[in-house]
Amino acid sequence: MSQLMSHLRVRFAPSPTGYLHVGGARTALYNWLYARQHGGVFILRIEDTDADRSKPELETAILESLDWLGLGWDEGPFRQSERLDRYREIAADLERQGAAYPCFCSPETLQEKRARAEVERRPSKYDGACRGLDESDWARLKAEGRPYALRFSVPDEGSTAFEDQVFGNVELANNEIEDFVLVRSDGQPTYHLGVVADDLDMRVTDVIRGADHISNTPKQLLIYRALGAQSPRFAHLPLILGPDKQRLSKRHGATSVGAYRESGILPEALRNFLALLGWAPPAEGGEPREILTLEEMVKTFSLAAVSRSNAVFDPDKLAWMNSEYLRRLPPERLWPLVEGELRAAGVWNQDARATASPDGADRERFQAAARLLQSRARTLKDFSGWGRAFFSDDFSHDPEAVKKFWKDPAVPRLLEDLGERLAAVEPFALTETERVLRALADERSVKAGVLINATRVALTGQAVAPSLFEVMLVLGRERVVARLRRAASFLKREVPGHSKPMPVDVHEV
RNA sequence: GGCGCUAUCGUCUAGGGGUUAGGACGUGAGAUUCUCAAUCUCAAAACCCGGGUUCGAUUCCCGGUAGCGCUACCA
Repeated sequence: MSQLMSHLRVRFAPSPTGYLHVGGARTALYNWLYARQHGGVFILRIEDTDADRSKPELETAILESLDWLGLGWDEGPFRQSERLDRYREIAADLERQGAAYPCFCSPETLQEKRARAEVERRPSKYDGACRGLDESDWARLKAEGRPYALRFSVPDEGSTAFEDQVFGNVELANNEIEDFVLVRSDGQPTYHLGVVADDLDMRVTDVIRGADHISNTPKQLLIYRALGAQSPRFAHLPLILGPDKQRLSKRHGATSVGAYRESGILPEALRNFLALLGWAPPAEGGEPREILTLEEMVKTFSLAAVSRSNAVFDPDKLAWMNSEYLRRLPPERLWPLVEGELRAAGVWNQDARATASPDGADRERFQAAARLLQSRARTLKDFSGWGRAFFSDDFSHDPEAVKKFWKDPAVPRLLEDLGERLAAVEPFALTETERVLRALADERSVKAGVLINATRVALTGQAVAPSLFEVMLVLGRERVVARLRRAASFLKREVPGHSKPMPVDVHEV
């Protein structure tokens, strides 16, 4: 049994005509899970037979995205562009045995016929003009040097069926299939020839790919049959749709894995989210669980449990899942990620050598700040966004926050006095700072909340931040006092009556 | 147009001939509080329509409708 299972071979075969999008990523993930589950081999193949649209840098980007997602491959990457001779060999075989024939129709002619069929509301299937020619015509036209494509000769009768691991039995009448092209007139193989040849040569046992290929499968089956070869098993995956239920595309915003990476999504979160798009783990008694480790996915994944209907990509749920993963991140993983984000966003100098990572007390403060923000961050971006003031003195004050929490005329004086008292409090710790603040509020007969909120704005520039005394601890006495003083002096000078709080950047004062 | 596939809350899904049709995201309300997030409690929210089979269909079958896919010398 396990002997047999270890022969399982799957592949992911992206085309380097675009970045790795979330649909492709999910296909790769399912292939990967299936391979791991069965102790099989995961092959990576680059389908670059469309020379015009394929770009080497896109191939690199795809590899990077897979790597980032943690979906390593066991063999490859193989490139179809490096196997052209092999495809021609197989094509020649097919032609020799009469399963394929040369077609001399010009693209223009074909286009016209198709257009006419459309107008007359007939199926626009290739009419088989060149199939009707006889051997001598083919030879003569070839000798004349007329360019030709090689077409597969699809049987007129019967039907082609297969048992899809996800969709079940799928059947298509052969007369619905046109004589499709195997080799273009420039000698390049088409997708159909390429996949079959590769899956055969690479001894692929299970083809797991997008459902957009389901209608193509009979064509490929016909090629296998003509070659006298056994076809692999097929499993088609429902498509991923945008919120408008249209196939996900650029106009839906971010669709590439790279874009999510850049927007601060964790690979494990995207992976988990994608796994659940079209698949749910078995209920196994208790409450269904959604946060799954890779091991759990490998253990419980099954093609039979994959949904047959398309799924809408919900960015909100991805964001939620990301926050779950962010929260669970162990500190040693969190810190470098945050550091990377701060550099990428320019909060810290981009050049790592120019500004070395903070050390000593600063290092500790950085680590504490990152952990403090960890539980309320939704993406890595939040650390450089609303969390900016925790990592840099160069931050601005949110006008809304200022308006809301600095409007009380007592604020400037309160902030100033608080600054002075905090400068002297010993030790500078949670209970002591809180005691000092509450005592001050008491003396001046203001609610502690008023002072707390005003102070939060002074220290972080935001109306929304973690618990104030935690914030103080993380920033350290020096910064806290400095920021309070600056805020107080700014307020007293610039907005005496507080009639119109201005958006301010305290550092420019 | 032809052919194929699909159809459970707004979204992802579980379930399955008899269930109060379950969970998650999101949404609303409340609790907590120092703002927000988190957390906790509660709430609203679904079996596309029509036939059949059956004692009984959301579940099985057929039809319709809708959506998606394919219909290229793209993949």
